[in-house]
Amino acid sequence: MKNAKASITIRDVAKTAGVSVSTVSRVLNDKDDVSVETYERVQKVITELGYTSSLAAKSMRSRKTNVIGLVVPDLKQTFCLKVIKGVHRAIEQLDYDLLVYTGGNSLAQDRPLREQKYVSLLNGSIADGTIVVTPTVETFSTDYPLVIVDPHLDSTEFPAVIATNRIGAMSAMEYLLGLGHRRIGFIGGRPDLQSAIRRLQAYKDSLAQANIPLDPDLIQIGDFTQKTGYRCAEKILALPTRPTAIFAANDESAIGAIEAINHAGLKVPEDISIIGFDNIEEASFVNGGLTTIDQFMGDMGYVAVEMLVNLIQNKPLETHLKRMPTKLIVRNTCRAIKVEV
Amino acid sequence: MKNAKASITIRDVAKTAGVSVSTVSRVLNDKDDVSVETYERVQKVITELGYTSSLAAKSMRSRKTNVIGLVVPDLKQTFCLKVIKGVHRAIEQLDYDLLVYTGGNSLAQDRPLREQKYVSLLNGSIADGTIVVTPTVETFSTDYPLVIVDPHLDSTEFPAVIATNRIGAMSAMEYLLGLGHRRIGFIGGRPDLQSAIRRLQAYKDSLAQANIPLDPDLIQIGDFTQKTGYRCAEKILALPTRPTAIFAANDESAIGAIEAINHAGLKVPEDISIIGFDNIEEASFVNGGLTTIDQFMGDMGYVAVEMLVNLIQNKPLETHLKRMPTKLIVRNTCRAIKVEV
DNA sequence: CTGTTAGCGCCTTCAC
DNA sequence: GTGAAGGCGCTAACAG
Repeated sequence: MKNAKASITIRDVAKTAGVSVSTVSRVLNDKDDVSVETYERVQKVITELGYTSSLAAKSMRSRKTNVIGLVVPDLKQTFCLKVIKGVHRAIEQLDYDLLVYTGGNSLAQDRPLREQKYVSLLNGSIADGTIVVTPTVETFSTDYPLVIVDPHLDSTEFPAVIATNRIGAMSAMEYLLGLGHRRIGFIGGRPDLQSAIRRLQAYKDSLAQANIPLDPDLIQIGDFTQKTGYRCAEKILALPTRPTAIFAANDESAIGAIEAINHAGLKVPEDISIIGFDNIEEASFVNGGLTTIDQFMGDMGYVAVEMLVNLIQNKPLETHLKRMPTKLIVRNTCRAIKVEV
Repeated sequence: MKNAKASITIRDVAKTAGVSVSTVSRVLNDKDDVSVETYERVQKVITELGYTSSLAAKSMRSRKTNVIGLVVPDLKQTFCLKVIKGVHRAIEQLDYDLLVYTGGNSLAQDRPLREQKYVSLLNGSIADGTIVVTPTVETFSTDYPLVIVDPHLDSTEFPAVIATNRIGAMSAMEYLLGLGHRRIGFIGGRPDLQSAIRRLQAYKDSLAQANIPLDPDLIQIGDFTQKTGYRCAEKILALPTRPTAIFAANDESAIGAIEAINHAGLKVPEDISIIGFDNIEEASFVNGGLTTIDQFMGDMGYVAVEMLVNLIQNKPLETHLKRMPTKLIVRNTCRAIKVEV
């Protein structure tokens, strides 16, 4: 633009070191054939000038940046944050760098476009590979490594990491059923994600297994946020015969539901039991501890990186779809009810 | 590497559309002088081929990427998260894109290096400007716009956003003093940050104003984390005469302190009053609600973006150092004590 | 309106 | 061991 002094380039380094550009490039990339003497002189100039090579230029030339891209829908959702942390942990250990793109309002109309845009922006250009978390689109057009965490319902094209949603949800229902609950509400999440669908299906199947007829009114679908959790719970509470328990497909919905229940003058777990899914941090605070299913979100991020790095290095993948374990965490939002015959 | 088909470039588009590369570039950048006919033909080819321009190449050539960089130390600290959210909100409205770099273990030895590395990596190369949150270094070598949120103690070179830490901390102390507390402990934060230093100074000054002699043993310095909050509180509790209140320089330390207090068999606020700083989300849950000072972290991020964009657009800055308001939030972790004469 | 010509900053042959 | 030349994908003059 107008920045006269601009940033200093490889050429400035070359000039002040009295060598050619290519020599500087060599020391930059730790090539073998540079005399120790020259090497040190150049290094000295580099630090003196505070030179850093331009990521843009480098990645353009050498198809290898050592950075991994991460596209997340939102920074508000704890799920994403936890995944990011896991990704981060892996990145550090594997000595890659991480660039996160977060695509604005997760509910925005143009979200699919932005997702695609950012994948193409990062992938192959500035990043060697990209991880996408809970995408709204089924597929991406990219020729570079891509791994999806909690994939879209119809997504099979790319390797993905997903929790054992079905098993986890079954164990939640089992727990509730074991406590004597028979009329159980369900608050679902984004119906475009495999995770949400599988949890819902598990809810239905558990009921069927227990010979409890399905009441469609008991199923309310939100979008995994606290707000819709609240709304869904309101609807469920307004039913002629209230359920004795609610299974929320994630903790944020569960927290919203608890709010709604309290707001209605009821108490958890005295009047209604609540179980969530995710085991986010807040879960241990809310209402004396939210009973939930841990899905080890951090590990999902970690594993996603492992897979991606394998892809980048052209190594074979163990599995195309990696399933992560889940575990019931019993706290204080569920209680047994006496079963009436 | 080996990707034979590689990604498709502007030249592929040009070739299949039967025009020159520059024409494609023109439609890409919505230049005026392209015939509607050509424009549409090229657009068609672009979508057909699924072409996306390489960020790397573009940014290299045109010193303008429309992306803003954000360098945060950590994703574990709520402070950072809140700032990010604010940044995000601003970014959306201003129609920029956001690339976040998060520098691994915030306690790592090489953190200063990584900070600098990422600033140079992003700034001027792939980002038009960068925001750095709670840096460990005083300065950065960059010729492009940079704004700091909660700057390092000695940092004055770059524009910055900071809370009215002194005023906020004074009001916390005022509140405690007003409740009759005379022996007040202090848990400090990272001594390299202006925010931490100012809160500590306010603690000392308040005491002086109230004619209460300073007891150095009552001051313990941590690093703004829950863990050190716990440790610092332990030390304070082990004192011969225990304080009746503790002012923790941020909420995470305060939460750690509460844990330590509970662990020691004492209760908050019955035995000891606690006040924090930040008003993070968890604050409203912990111990029935943590009394704290809100520093509107989200707004700090928002304002930082505004400043940065002004810088990018070469507009004058209102102030070099923007001070954000703070506000006392009274909840349930402080109580009045009877003053003995 | 559109093609041609120069590079941006860097890396990579290929000579010397 | 080191320099010169060429080109990555793209944009910005300059011609026509």
